[in-house]
Amino acid sequence: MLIGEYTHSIDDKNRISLPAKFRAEMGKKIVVTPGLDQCLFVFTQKEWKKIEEKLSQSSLGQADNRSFNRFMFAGAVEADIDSIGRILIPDFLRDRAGLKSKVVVIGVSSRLEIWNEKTWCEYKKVVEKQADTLAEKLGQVGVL
Amino acid sequence: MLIGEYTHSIDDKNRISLPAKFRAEMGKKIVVTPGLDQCLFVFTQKEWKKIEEKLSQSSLGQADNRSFNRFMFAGAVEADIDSIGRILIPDFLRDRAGLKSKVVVIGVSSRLEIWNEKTWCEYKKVVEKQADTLAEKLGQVGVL
DNA sequence: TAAGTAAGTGGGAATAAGTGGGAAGTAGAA
DNA sequence: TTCTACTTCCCACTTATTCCCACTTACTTA
Repeated sequence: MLIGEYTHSIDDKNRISLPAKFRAEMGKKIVVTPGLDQCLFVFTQKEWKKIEEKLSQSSLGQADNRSFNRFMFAGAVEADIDSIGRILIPDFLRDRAGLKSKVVVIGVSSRLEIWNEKTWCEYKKVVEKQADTLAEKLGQVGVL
Repeated sequence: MLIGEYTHSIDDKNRISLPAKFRAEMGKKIVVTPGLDQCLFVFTQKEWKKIEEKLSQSSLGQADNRSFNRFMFAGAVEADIDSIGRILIPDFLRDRAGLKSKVVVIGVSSRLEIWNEKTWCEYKKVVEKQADTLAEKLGQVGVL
């Protein structure tokens, strides 16, 4: 289970250190795709296969399915993790998520997400302000 | 059943002693997440697994599910309890709950909560003033 | 009340993680 | 074929984290 939030840097060569806590679970090869809400998704090979299956099952008839499939498949990149735990982000994905200098890597259950630090902070602020919604959802999950 | 209120300190290295009374019940590993009202929740691994399951059932499609999952998963951290009963709070969680020097650890049934001492005192004052309302609610629940 | 024990706090040393830079190898173009 | 540009791999430095030990305070028991 991938959880937690880590601030790292992306260097001149587009390298990002995967937080040490995530490395064991991610394995040696991963798949990076454009994500929803201005971030990148990072999947293990295993998880990606599941998604691939689901996507290919969705009917081609509907235009929005087609475009979503193109969005996920065309943007997906397989990346190696180097000997000291870094991954290389291609230019087009870096630009898509607007990554600059400081990035945040978060664990979200079965996937990682990579955010520009500023974008993440703003996103988080908005979510945290919705205390009513949060309380309601926490109730649904059985916490309160 | 976790009950009681203990004032401890958070040191320069973000360590908090878990009150001795709670240690047996919490086990060796715990999960800390952001809570409501400027506090942190602390769950046993068992409790967290329940939450995890419910969270991972929701689909990626809806934006509010995504944001709630990000809030919970990215905000959560698995922490070990060290050899003398302390836990380590990551910076981003310490800041979220505004923890400074003196913190209060309280038992709330199946979870713990960690508060900044001042915030807790003020919260308590407000709640105590609403004692009448509380009494009414307790009556509804069948306590009084 | 005094002594022994358990709990809480603080600090230091060893280890690991993150970042940056350089060298070697590869591919492409002139 | 040779030079250049780019990529990949490797090494080294710095910073952060973790583990361990010691001191003090509070509590318990004789």
